[in-house]
Order: sequence, then structure tokens, then C-alpha cells
Amino acid sequence: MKTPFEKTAGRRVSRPSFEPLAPHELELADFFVLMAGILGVPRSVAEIYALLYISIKPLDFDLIQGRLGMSKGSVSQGLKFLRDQGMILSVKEKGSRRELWQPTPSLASSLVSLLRSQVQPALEQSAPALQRVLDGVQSANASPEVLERLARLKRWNSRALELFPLLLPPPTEA
Amino acid sequence: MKTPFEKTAGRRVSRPSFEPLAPHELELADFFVLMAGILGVPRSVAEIYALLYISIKPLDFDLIQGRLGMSKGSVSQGLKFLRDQGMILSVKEKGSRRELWQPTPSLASSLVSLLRSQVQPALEQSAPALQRVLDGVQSANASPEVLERLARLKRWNSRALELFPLLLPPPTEA
DNA sequence: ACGTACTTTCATTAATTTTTGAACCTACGC
DNA sequence: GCGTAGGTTCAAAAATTAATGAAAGTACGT
Repeated sequence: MKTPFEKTAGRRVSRPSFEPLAPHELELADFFVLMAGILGVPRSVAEIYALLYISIKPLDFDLIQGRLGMSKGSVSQGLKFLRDQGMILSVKEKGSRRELWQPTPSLASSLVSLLRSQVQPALEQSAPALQRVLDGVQSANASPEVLERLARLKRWNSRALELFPLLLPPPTEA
Repeated sequence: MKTPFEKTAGRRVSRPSFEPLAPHELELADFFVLMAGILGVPRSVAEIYALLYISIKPLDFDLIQGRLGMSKGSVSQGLKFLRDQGMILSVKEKGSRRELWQPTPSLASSLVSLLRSQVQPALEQSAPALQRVLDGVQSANASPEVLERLARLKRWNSRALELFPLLLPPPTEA
């Protein structure tokens, strides 16, 4: 561990016959990669989102793969992730079976739901665990100091759990 | 990427001649490891913190190493990290050069500062980058749609940047 | 119904992050 | 002042996570 929370650079390169990313596109990609890093989202996902975000029209699979110079697998996985998080959606031109991807209107609500998808399960599984810890401590030693610490922790945990649903009604739009 | 944000289990084991962790201690460690994972903090650090958190009295280096069954290097690094984040502090018994570690009173403010230390630098370096992206887009194509998206992004960025200092006055206690 | 354009899956490989431990400091008690 | 308890460093190993690409679906247009 140097400081935690670092990511290294390493630049991908567009496949021949696809337009390489313009400087401002690279810069936006870097921005999203940086932010994604904080949330623990891999760079390939952030790059895909950045490309869609800065594009005038919806983009298809091959173009994404070509311009970003990444593998089919990564594009597929990345699109799946973004789709599952509700961060992108697809339209289809009629007469083609190809899907065209674009960002959903509200990045804000996407981010909240992404955050929730990380934190919520942790909080839920923690609530009973913390209760067990409290029980364990009580029967073991019982320094009032430690007991108070743990009780406080548990209160936070439940408070956070209550708070989340208020932030954004789970499956719907906001 | 399966879902992102998973960590696998793998349990450490106390060195012989040190008390192995009791069930409730393990459970608290798991809780902290889980939470730390979200913030990108390694498990060893979380385990050390958990142990200090549930202990009645301050603990020394050897005891931490022994009970957690981890290497000297990890203990040293972990304590350094926690110390730098202001999450623990040490006292010394007189007549001994040994340091005894305990959590600082406010976990809350520690967490905020930890969060800040991740997010703040990213936001700062992003502000000018986003401006350059905007400039780039304007000279390149100029779909009003995309322009609006990016402008919004930039507004958020500055708003977040303004907001942070309010959350906790940078270097002091709260 | 069929063929294939398009996408997904997943075992393997590559990249990154974390842990280890032996060598190296460094300052305190004597 | 010196020896060593107490701690740090850091290169190398282990563990974890991300990316690749060939093989395997799937469903759409004909």
C-alpha cells in the first residue's frame, strides 16, 4: 500500500480504421475513470460511459470496441454493467438488429443507485452482525467504554439504513 | 468483473501464544473489513482498527501482530495509515519505549476525513480538465445536447468542491 | 424455418494491489 | 556512548481483480 486509492495510467489505442479519441475525449475519459476509481468501478466501464456521454448520437457495439480498442468481452461486460445500473439505455434502428447505446438522462440518479448498490447490502448484512457483537461483548468482558462505542456504531448503522430509501425510491426514476 | 465490489474471505490465524480472536471479535473485524472495502481500504488495515476498537485498553505492536497473525510490515503500514488518517493515537507507558495504540474518540470525523482524502484531490484536478473538455467540444462539433451535459457536469463538480470544506474544517478536530 | 449478425460467456492471461519478511534504521534506557 | 528493543522500508511473492478472445448462444430479417 503506497497511499491507497491510486490507479495507474496505461493508455488504450483505437483499432485501425476507427477514429482515435480526440484530446478532449481522452480528457473526459480520464475524468470518468478517476471518479469511477473512487467507487471501485473498473476503467473499461468508465471509458465506455465517457464515450457515450460525449457522443452526439447513440453508438453501436463495434464502434465502441473499435474506438476504445478494447476486447469484445470487455465491451459486453461493460455495457451489461452500465445497463444493469440504469446508466445507459439502447435504441434500435428499425431493420437492424444492432443496439445503439446512449446515456440515460439523469447521471445523478444513476450515481445514487450505484452508490446504493454498494453500500446498502453491506449495511443490511451488518445490522444483525453488530447485534451479535454487542451480545458477545456483554457476556465476555463489558467495559462500559467499549460497549458505548459499539452501541453508537449500531445506531449509525440503523440510521444509515433508514436514510437510504429516502434518498431515492429504489427501482423507479427520480 | 462478476459484480464489482466483492472481496473474498480467507481467514488469518493468530500466532501461537497469542489469544485467537473470539467470535464476536471476528464478527466486528468482518464488519470493518466490509466497510473498508467500499472505501478501498485493505483488509489488514480494517482488521487492526477493529481490534483496537473492541479493546478495553490500548494495544502494543506485538500484540496486534500476534493476535491478528499478520506480518510486521503489515502492522507497521497499517498503523501508519490509521495514524496518518487520524483514526488512532498512541500513548506510552513511562519507562518503556513501546507505543500503545487506541482509536481516536470520533470515528465519524475520521471517516469524513478519509472520504475527503479520496474525493477532494480528484475533484480539484477535474475542474480544469472539464473546462478543457468543454472548450474542445465547442470547437469540434457542438451538439447543444452534449454541451449541456458537460456544462451540467462541470457545475456539479464545482458545487461539490465548494461543499466539501463545509463538511469538516480541513485539518482540525470536530 | 434458416442462416448469420450480433452478443454473451467464461477459462485463461495480464495487470494491479496487498502482504511478507529480512535488512536496516534510530533513539532510549542503561 | 553503546547495545538493543521497537519500529520502518522495500523488493519480492502471493492474492485479487480486470481484460482478452475463442467458442457458444440467440433472435432477427429474410
